[in-house]
Amino acid sequence: MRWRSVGEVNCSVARTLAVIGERWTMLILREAFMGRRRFDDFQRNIGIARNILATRLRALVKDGILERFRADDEHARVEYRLTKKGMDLYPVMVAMLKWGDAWLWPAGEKGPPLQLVHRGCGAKAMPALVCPNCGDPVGARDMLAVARHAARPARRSERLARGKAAR
Amino acid sequence: MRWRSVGEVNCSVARTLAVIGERWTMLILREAFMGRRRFDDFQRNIGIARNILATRLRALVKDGILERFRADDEHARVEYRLTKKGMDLYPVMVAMLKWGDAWLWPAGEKGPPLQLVHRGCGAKAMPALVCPNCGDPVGARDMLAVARHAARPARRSERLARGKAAR
DNA sequence: CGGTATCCCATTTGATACTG
DNA sequence: CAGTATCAAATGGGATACCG
Repeated sequence: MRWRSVGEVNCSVARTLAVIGERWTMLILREAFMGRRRFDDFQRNIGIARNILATRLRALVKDGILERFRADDEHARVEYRLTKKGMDLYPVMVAMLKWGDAWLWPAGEKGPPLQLVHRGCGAKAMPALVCPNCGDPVGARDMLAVARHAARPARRSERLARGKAAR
Repeated sequence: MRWRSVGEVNCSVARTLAVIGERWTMLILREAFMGRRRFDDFQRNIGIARNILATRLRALVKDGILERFRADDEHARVEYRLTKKGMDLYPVMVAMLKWGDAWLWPAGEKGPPLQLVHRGCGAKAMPALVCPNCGDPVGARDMLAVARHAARPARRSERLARGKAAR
């Protein structure tokens, strides 16, 4: 498979990567979530080259993640704002932030610079991933992925038989 | 900033991207979370070129996300298994999966092929992001990011004054 | 301020073939 | 099975300058 066709694959992770998987994209979104809306702010805070930023912003607008507004009342200001679709990427951001906080700050260093606060209850804490039904926290081993369209999952013996037949 | 230095930046999102931000990496991890452990399985399921896969696997091992085992009892089998650090990337995966499910399947198409089931309670549902303190679901607008090392958050009036002083 | 236009260089990719 | 080796081609990046 070429990378170009990764967006047409039958998998939501692959499709998502086709949209936000490019190097700088999540950093642009980080800025957007931090409230930044302007071209030059993005450019300075990220340190990305201007032409590349322009390309990425165009792509994000095309993909419906950012919306471009021109506030033509004054100096031809342009703003990029997160759409609902863009806002919905927040869990991806937070998950990355949390993992980085947990694993990428060697003991010698000062520690992650950002602290999240829940506006609702005031708690200073990272959001957690839980089962929406029982509320228990979930990790990799707590969830099972099954094929949605399969009548029922195949048993090991059947899979083996199928493998033999294929040869 | 060159992309090469993105891992040394003072931001967990940037550092995380330096580790897992490469095109194919999350697809390799998708396979790993699905239980795949072998070179050729990765290669076939993802459709990645063999030399690239080899490079990525080496990087993931170096970064402590996968561990390489050689089961030398038989045919020199090699296995790549997720470490704890790797398992901890599950929320990133799920967040991408969930977003892709929600936004990247046009009405005409059949729908996402995967269904998650919580082993603990049997619920067929995607995990949700909640505040660990009050349990409420959180989205982008529910959380506030503050500087951890600041004495206290600056007020709007102070920020404005600072801005003026800088000019 | 919010971009384009250029131009060049570095990196990544991918196909294919080969090996122990 | 689990890679390496090779090499050509594509893409992406970055610096810089320019424009309305």
